[in-house]
Amino acid sequence: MLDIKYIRDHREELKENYVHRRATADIDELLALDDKRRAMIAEVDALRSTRNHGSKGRPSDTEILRMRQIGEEIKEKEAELQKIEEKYRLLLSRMPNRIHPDTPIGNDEAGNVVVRTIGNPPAFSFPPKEHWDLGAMRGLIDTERAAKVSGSRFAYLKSDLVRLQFALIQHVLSFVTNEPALKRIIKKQKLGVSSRPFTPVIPPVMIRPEIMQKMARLEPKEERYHIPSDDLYLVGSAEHTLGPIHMDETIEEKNLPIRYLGYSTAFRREAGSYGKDTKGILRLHQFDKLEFESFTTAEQGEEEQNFLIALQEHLMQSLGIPYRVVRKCTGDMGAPDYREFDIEAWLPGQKTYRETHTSDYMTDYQSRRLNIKVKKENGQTEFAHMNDATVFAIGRTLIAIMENYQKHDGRIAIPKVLQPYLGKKIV
RNA sequence: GGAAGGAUCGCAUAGCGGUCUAGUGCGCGGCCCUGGAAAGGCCGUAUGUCCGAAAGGGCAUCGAGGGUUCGAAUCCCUCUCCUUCCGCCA
Repeated sequence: MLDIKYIRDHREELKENYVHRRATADIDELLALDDKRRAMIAEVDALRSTRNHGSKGRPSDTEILRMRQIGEEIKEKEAELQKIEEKYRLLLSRMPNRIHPDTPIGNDEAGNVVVRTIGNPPAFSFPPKEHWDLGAMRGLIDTERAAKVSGSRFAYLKSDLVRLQFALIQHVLSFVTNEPALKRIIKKQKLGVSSRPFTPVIPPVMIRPEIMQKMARLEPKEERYHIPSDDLYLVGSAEHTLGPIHMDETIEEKNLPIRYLGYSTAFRREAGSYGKDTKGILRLHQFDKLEFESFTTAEQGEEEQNFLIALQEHLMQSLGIPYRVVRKCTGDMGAPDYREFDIEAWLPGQKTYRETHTSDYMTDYQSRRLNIKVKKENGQTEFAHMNDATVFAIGRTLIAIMENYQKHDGRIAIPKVLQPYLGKKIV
């Protein structure tokens, strides 16, 4: 949610933003409603003030009669105000975040800009296979049986692929909790951020609708799994329950940044992608994911995102997977995002880059609704700035490893950093 | 799943329809006292919102939402969370 004062003061700038974002939000309507709302608040408050004074002590019978009338009037005005308030809140909550000035302008995916490409696609002396062929050949992925049991877009991951998943998790855990290693990255990239390590968290995978709403992640609802008997949603990412972890709290500035590494299963209905990526495990209803979530001051928010991206890239490089970093354009960004980058990994089987990571800097857009505040050293309070970024979408990372490290016979070499966890060089 | 109790200002507590503009203690900040400190004394110590250039003022908030009343922390209803006991259970 945006600050209404910001909207009042930046009306034209936001209008332009929303055109670029292809958002339908109507700022004029919102501000007209805001004027009406404020006038009504003044009226109601004045009436309440009269009643508060009139009802002091033991009023006379005539006073009581008069106060009763004022009470009626208050009730009417309150009802009217409530209607305005509801519409106002709905419109306000639909206003997308403002956009970082450097954001490329574009209508859709085609407007995204490749910032850098790292690593060279490996050369093969044979036609590289797609992961589903490799997975079937080596008994690592079974989507056929999963379809019988659970339907399409589910999979059994098996044997060494499972061990590879856990190796990957161990690799990440030991890295992001290792302060000297983080320090080296910060130094190398010349970043102005704290080296405080991440706290690993296994968060709940079910969430209340109102919290999901506050995270601005409930929509599109068709994308979410809902459990009607308990009115809970299954999370689509650890972000959904990590973001609200400090809801209604005020954090001392000296305790920032707060950094979490979340590990959870993510659930997605994939309602809008019928027929897309139906083979293999690229697009499943259920997959496991490691996720960064961090809370900072306003001043530190953008640099924190740079840090998270540096970590994403470091981890990709540690696996030796070729990738490119993409700056999302205005028309392709999520509504809560101020600045968004994706990482796309090279998949030799598909001979293309596919999205494996995203990094969202949301400024105070989420924290305003979640009511997460920072008490600054100078005593002032402000809303925390929040960053969220993929560490590894594990399924897609497994795909990238399988396809990039495949041998002519379908065996798969193991990236060096993972070998100690697996106890093997090839599977 | 059943039964009972609870949720008040950072923490602990008081509060049983008007004197609550929520008291007290602790904590925190300032000042006095002191050579300095402790103790003691005095003062201050929430958030949101609206009006205002500011000073300041209005309104709201005692877990959340609704209701009764001229008037609600206090009475009624619903919900959430916590505690204890019983049952079930990885």
